[in-house]
Amino acid sequence: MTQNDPFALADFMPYLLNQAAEATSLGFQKYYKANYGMLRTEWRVLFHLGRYGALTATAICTKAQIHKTKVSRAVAALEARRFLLREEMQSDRRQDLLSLTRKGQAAFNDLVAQAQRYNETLLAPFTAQDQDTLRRILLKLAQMEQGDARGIAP
Amino acid sequence: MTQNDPFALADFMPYLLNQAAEATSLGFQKYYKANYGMLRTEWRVLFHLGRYGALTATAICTKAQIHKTKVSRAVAALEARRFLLREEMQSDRRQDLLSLTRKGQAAFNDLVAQAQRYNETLLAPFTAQDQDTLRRILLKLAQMEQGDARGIAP
DNA sequence: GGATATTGGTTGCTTTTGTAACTAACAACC
DNA sequence: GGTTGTTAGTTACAAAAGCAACCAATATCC
Repeated sequence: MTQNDPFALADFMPYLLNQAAEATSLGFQKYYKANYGMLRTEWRVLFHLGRYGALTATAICTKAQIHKTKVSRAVAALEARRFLLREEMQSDRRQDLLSLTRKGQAAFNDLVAQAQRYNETLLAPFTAQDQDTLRRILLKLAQMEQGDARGIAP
Repeated sequence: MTQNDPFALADFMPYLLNQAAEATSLGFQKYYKANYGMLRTEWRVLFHLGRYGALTATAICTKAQIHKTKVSRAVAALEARRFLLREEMQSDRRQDLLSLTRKGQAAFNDLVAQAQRYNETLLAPFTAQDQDTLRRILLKLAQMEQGDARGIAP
């Protein structure tokens, strides 16, 4: 922000980041919503299972930084629609091991391919160096000390 | 993303942007929530009135890129708590001209000062050049063609 | 000037999220 | 081996967002 300009929302990072996040999320969101009836959390859970193999709900919470109630609901929804399978662990019967069904795998493959394509079009207007700068800064901002939110915000 | 790496969510801009947006929003959100009991939309509406003077609801929608139902509710909430005043326009009785009360002005002043301070601490870790790059890219991403969302998404 | 369309804004209903309390299984301690 | 504390995950309830229908004032068209 320039020194004597009045403060504009476009100078305020939380606002700018939100606007950019919303604008860029829309295109892809439409895709998984229209084609698989998924919500964002469901897509993320599916993604983690596809990318990292079978996981427990808690493992997804940690990896994906999503609160357990959101994961719980996303898992229930994905299970109901046969995208994933739940298997009680014999070592600890509180935990369920979650893994994708064939249908889930297929959805994952398609969605990841789509996500990659979409990502490329998003980044295409910028130089490789700009892209690196962007990624580096965003990662740092994302990992910021989260105030007094212990753990992950719901 | 490097050529042969499997696709990770950290490479996916919508995800990264959302994470950064959420992380950076938290700190400030706690402030206006704790001190003024405001929601994000309310803070944004207040901001626009403080920054640009009296406006109609539609003007706020346009400037702030917020859907009219959200603005309508935010205005009602801010009015109920005497942060703003509503005055029917004689030129077009459908429209109300909204302006901050003294209390609203005071809140605006405090919140803007706070926002500026907060913003500075967020950006402090990065060089001026990085900050410029970031702002430039975010603005461009935020103004992206919004798919088939005509107007502003609710 | 009366029918029709448009615009500004609100309201009702549904879906999604936030928050807290809760259950069940396991762990630790005595 | 029973009490106490944790942990995994679910559920119930409240707050908020999304969406569509709606009302009232104005503009348009004949």
